[in-house]
Amino acid sequence: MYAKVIVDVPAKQTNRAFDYSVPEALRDWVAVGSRVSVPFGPRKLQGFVVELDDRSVMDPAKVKPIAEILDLSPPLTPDLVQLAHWISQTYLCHEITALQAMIPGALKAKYERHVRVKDDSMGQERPMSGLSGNAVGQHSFLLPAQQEIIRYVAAKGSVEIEALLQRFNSEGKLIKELMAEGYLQEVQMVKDRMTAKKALTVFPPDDPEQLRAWAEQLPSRSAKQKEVLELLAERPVPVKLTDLLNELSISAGTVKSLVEKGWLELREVEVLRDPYSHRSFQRTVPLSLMPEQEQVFQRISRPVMDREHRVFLLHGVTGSGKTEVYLQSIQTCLDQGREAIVLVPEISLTPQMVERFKGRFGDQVAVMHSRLSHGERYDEWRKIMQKQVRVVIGARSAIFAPFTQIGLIIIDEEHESSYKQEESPKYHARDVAIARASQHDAVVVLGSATPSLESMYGTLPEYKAEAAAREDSSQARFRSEQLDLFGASTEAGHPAADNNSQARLTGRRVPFELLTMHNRVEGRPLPRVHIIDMREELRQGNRSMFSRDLYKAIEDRLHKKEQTVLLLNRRGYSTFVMCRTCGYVAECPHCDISLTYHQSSRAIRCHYCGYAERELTVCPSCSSEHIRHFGTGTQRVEEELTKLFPGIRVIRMDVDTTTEKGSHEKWLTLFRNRQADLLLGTQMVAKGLDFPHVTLVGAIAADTVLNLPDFRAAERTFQLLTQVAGRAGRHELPGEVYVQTYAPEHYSIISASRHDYQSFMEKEMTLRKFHEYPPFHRLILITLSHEQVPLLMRTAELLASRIKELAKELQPMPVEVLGPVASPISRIKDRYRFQCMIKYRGEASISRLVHQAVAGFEELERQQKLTISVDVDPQVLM
DNA sequence: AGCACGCCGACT
DNA sequence: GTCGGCGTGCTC
Repeated sequence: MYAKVIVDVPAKQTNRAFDYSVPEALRDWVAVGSRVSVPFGPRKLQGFVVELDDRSVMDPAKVKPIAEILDLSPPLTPDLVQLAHWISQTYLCHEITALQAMIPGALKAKYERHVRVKDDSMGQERPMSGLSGNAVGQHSFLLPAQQEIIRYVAAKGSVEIEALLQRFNSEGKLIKELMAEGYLQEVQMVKDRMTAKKALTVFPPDDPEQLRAWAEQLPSRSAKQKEVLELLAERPVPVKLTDLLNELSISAGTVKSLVEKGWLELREVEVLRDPYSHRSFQRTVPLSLMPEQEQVFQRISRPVMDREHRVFLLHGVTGSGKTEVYLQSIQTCLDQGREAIVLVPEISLTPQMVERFKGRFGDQVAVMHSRLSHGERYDEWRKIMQKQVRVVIGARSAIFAPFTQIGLIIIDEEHESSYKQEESPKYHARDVAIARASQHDAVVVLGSATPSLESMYGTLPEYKAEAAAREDSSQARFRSEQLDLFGASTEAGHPAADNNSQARLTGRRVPFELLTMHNRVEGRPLPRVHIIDMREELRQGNRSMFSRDLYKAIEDRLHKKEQTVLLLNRRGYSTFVMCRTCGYVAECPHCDISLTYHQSSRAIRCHYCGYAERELTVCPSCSSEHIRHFGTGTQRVEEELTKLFPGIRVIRMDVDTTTEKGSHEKWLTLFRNRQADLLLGTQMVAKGLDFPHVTLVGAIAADTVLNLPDFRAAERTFQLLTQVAGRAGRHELPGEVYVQTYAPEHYSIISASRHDYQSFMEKEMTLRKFHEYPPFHRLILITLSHEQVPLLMRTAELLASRIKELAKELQPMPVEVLGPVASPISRIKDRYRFQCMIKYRGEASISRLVHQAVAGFEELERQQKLTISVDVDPQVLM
């Protein structure tokens, strides 16, 4: 038997499967998805089995055996292995990178290089194995220091090379000699970073009657020991030592003496850490649904029951009760004996959200988010592996939960940009979810109050027509796209092993079905939104950051003891620092960006690289003292608030106040308990929060996002305002929203103020189409960065022309290569940045072409420390 | 990624 | 004449 293995080296030349033989002893263990240790050149590497085969497809003389299997059961399912291949093709990354992203960090291989004394079975000349003083004595040609090293290593069995060099740090050369001459031998080990947590566990004997007999034997002064025996006789199951001690309030000594008598056994047993074990969750029952919810629920649950792959876009206004629909749909899925994945943006993975799911499904739920420790995350993942849970709620990467029977995947707040991973593999969880669902014939629900244009596009007749027209050719073409990107392998990918699994990724997309919920639960009205023209305020002589109306509103809430949420999408104190005499602006010496003043630390700092220096009192350029802080950040608003409203209790939430673990939660709890009057923050306060006493929401500068050089600026502004407006008046008290802006006539702001998604979407669609932007056209952004501009420019030009050249062969397909030009932020951390934009219409093979072009530069990247990053814009893939 | 093999400059 | 620079290629 032979296995195809992807090895743990993310490089162009190793981005293919290597063949290994499966030793007899491992035959029952090695499966598609197994993590193995394999010899690779002179060393050992971790790898993933992606295919099993009865005959070798390559030169049998070269094939080596798999050295070791690293897990008891494969950490990846066959469908995940196939999905990894799809991801590597779609998002242009090495296959190992995609595979690696699917398992918890705890299982990432750690390579340890150890040395040990060579046990030379035939080498009588060097009988070092049973190292006696005598044996060392025979080698009088070894220096005393060398003999000492050998003795040290022999005593320890094996020593990590780094540790040995540290211990004998002046003798590095001698160690090398010993290794070269074969006295010491290097051994490679592939190890996990994490081991399962163990707990001492007490094991009673098989026969509980025996315990009673022993209990009788005990003298009366051993009452505690007797208690233990009686308890175990009553309940003859293994019990954690700590639990036992707590339960009977006894000390470990009591148990120890029983163990010493040989009556009980104490062993270490793996346990799972449960980050939520200390919390009890109030069980909830399904609520009765509103007619609209009921209708949507029916639409979703029917295909779940019929095991049909469908994608629904659920557009539900804030407060329309989407979560209850999710919960009941999941129940339907579980009733089918299948599993469900729920993705939520990291930021809204708050205890409230977890509570709702735990409350409904109890310990059937695993939770995955970045605030968990390495070990906790590993344990949650193992719960899935061991089939202890059937629902996963988590951020982006939870889409890779190793379930085998997925029936439903829900993506809440589907428009959130955090579903796109910034590092390689730069996947978008929405697209991966649809791909994974198609493997399982599962249903996808994309939920949002402000669906992304991409997802909306999927519901349009235009998309359906395009998809239908493409159907035949795309099927055929996709199959050919499964070929190895680099042309290195002649075999067609690895069609993921077992052909009887339903897994088959065609890459073809079904049209999305739009579901709408217009009404809020219990018919609460949406809050009234006032747009405030800040230019008018200025004309009226108000130069403060608060309009008169917003000021009055805040004052009013303070009187009424109601709460306020203020949004400002900018942290720090001011945006930039300028000398009014000469116009000097403080800039980061490492990045092409101005420095932001931070009041608390009296420093100016760079939000890109963290560079900081002391605040300016004198202009470094002209020595003038007329330094002024321009623009407004959260810190400044906080300062202003305490000045204007003496005694006001403000909570400020931004990256600066929430880096500490658990601080996010802490602030929100404080606010919920009404220990503050006003919550001020960046976009993190806009999402998913639900506080009954908030009746006022203010956006201090609604157009900060609008002015960014991004074709999605209007969409993001609309989303942000809609989200933040949804924070007000969610309960009995009616809400009110103030939006301050310098662009009051902008359609994104007007539509948001009218809660009118439809008209915003239509307008934006028209504009996107006209300007040839997504979702009508697709974009791939290639960013190159390097310390030196000339090399950077040369390479960028070369890459652009290479892409053009390759694109020519695809004529008459319209592919535009824009650039190269300097990136909007032309330097970050001392590295200059250039970019190239590829624009084209629905043709998935372009990404492959770009990858091909980029792959040609990998050598250069390695040698010159040049980086090329490729971002496939989130898109509706067909 | 590592590591070996291989072809051209300053040195015992 | 050699030691050593890192350019090119391979790893089942």
